[in-house]
Amino acid sequence: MTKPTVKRPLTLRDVSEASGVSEMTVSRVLRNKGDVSEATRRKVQETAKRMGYVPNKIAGALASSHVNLVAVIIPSLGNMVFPEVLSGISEVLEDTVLQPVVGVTDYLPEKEEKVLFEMLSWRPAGVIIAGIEHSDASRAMLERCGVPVVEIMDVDGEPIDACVGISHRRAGRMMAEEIIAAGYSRIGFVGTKMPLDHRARKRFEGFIRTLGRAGIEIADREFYEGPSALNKGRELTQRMLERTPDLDFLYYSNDMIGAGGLLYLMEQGYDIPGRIGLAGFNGVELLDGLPMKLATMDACRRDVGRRAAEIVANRISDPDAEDGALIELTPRLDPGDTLLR
Amino acid sequence: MTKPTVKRPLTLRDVSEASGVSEMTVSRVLRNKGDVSEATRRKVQETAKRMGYVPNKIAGALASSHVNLVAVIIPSLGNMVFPEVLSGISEVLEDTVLQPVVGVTDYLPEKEEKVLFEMLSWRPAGVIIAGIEHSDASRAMLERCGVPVVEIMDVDGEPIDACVGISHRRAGRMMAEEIIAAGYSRIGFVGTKMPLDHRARKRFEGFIRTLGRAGIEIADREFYEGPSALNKGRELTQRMLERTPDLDFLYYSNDMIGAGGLLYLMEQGYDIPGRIGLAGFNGVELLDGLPMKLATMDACRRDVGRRAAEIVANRISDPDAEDGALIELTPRLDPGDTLLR
DNA sequence: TTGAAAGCGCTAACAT
DNA sequence: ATGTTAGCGCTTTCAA
Repeated sequence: MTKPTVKRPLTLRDVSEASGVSEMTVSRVLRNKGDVSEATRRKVQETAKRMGYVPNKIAGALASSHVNLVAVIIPSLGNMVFPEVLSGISEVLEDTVLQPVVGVTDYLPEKEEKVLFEMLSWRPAGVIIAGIEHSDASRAMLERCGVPVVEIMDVDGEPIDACVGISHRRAGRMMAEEIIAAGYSRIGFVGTKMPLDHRARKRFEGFIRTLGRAGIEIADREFYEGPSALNKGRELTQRMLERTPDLDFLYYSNDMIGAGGLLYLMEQGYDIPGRIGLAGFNGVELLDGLPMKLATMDACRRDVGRRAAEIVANRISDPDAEDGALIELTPRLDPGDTLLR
Repeated sequence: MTKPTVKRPLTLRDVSEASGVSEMTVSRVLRNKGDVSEATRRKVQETAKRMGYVPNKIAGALASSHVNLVAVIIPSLGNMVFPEVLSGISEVLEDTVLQPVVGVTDYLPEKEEKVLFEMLSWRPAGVIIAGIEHSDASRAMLERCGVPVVEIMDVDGEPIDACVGISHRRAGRMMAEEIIAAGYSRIGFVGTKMPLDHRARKRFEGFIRTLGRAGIEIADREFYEGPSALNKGRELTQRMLERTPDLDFLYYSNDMIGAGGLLYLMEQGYDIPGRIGLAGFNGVELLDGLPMKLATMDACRRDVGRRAAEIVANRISDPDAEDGALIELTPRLDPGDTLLR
């Protein structure tokens, strides 16, 4: 082996010496900045490539105080919805110099605080963060971080800066209206434990409030913790119907448990949507292909990601545009096959 | 509003001046390094907190040439399997000072190269990368980056450094053996287009080779691109059975399309696993709860993540341990309800 | 226990 | 078109 053991990573100086060009010019070539003669450019590029030089962005960022990273903070990756938001963000950022860096909070405010602190300490050029409720410390960090902040996926509250999402209260209300209009009246709810998930809570609130206005009270409810798997939907549905057999509608806080419930009820021979109607939330496309299409509501996830990334990108390229955008998207209700029309 | 507009982020010097303690001592307090009197420590901590100081890790990293980041490079986040690997990694790293930073390649070698280059330019303390096949440029970067590299999820090949995963060839073989032992003989395969996904390809290779040794040739096959949704599984299954009606087994390259096929075949009234057997791959727990449990094989995803993170963490804390670990985990075959025994 | 000086590897701002 | 100088905000090292 002639390959020299690389103890120390290569520096610009190494490339400079190897190519006989000043550090500054090497730097210019590697960043396509400033005027460099074609000959020099080629020589430097060839040398850098041959040596396997990887620039040190830490030094670059410190010197220029420019970082091309956008901090993206979300509660979870196991949920299917967040990866979709991320795709939206990536799609847009791919046409820019910016790069997303993801942090995960597990729905825990303390972890959000920690993750935020860590990410901000790398001085990102912007922040996209899920949700609009944050601890005081988190809010304070976001307010003073000095870069664009976009809160996403929820607009019910006081945004710090820009905000893109849907109103989950409204989503709950819309679903309730549809269910009432369809003539259901003994309605049950299955969802995640609320304190952890503000958006699910708001949907629930909008939902029961609208039912209440129509003189209907939730007939039963069931909350769970942990992952939203098909089995969980089955179990909870079974438990609820054993306890409250006359339910004629079940509203699930997401499509996965809704799908579990659907499969269970079909097996039990329930007439859907006649004897009992069902609805979920999120519009998860991967689940298209169930025996019946579950009624659901699209949370505009990819769109939310795209719009948020656009705001960040625009603000970064034009810092004067302190617009403080608030974009409320409108969820689309899809009655599928499990909600009478 | 008395809140001063923060144009410039706070520096150590600001905290130093505000607290009347030298920069150096402030630095010591904030990193819990070196001896600082209790009084000074408290004063500094209080000041820093009150001012909302967020340390600049860019400067810190440049000065110390220590970065607590571990680059984690995976093909996709939409696949369910990779988030699980990430959980395994996070679990382990949470007990250390290290933090994972995720990059996504979309199964494209060119993008892997780009992502790897970007990440290495931040000088991470370690790299965890999915797969064992990389472009020459990527291999070169990994070889000379000077930090621990763990390739994960596949052991069939030549690892650069450490490696944790299963043998997908063996997984394909095991499934074939099980299917043959169960007496199936007209076997079809449904999977992603191979050039993109080496692990699926290897499972396929191990599968057909083992069938071949038993004198069985694949009766039909169907390849697809794009996301693995239930609907895709339905379509491909239907197409294949219309073309080759006498198939008595279908091997799917993942559980999601397998589930779609299962639902379709149940609807069509097929006797499963008598008339036709089915198997998927991955052991996706979220799908437990289907009308029948799909036969599958667990890829030890969480475990792979944990082991990889452990290797990286150990190597970083003890750089002498140049062990070059190669850990082959054994996938567990779960016959579920869709494979005769 | 604390502080002062030097420099991490790069780039902005000026030369030339 | 190319080179020189002076930092970026921290930490290391050494001195007090």
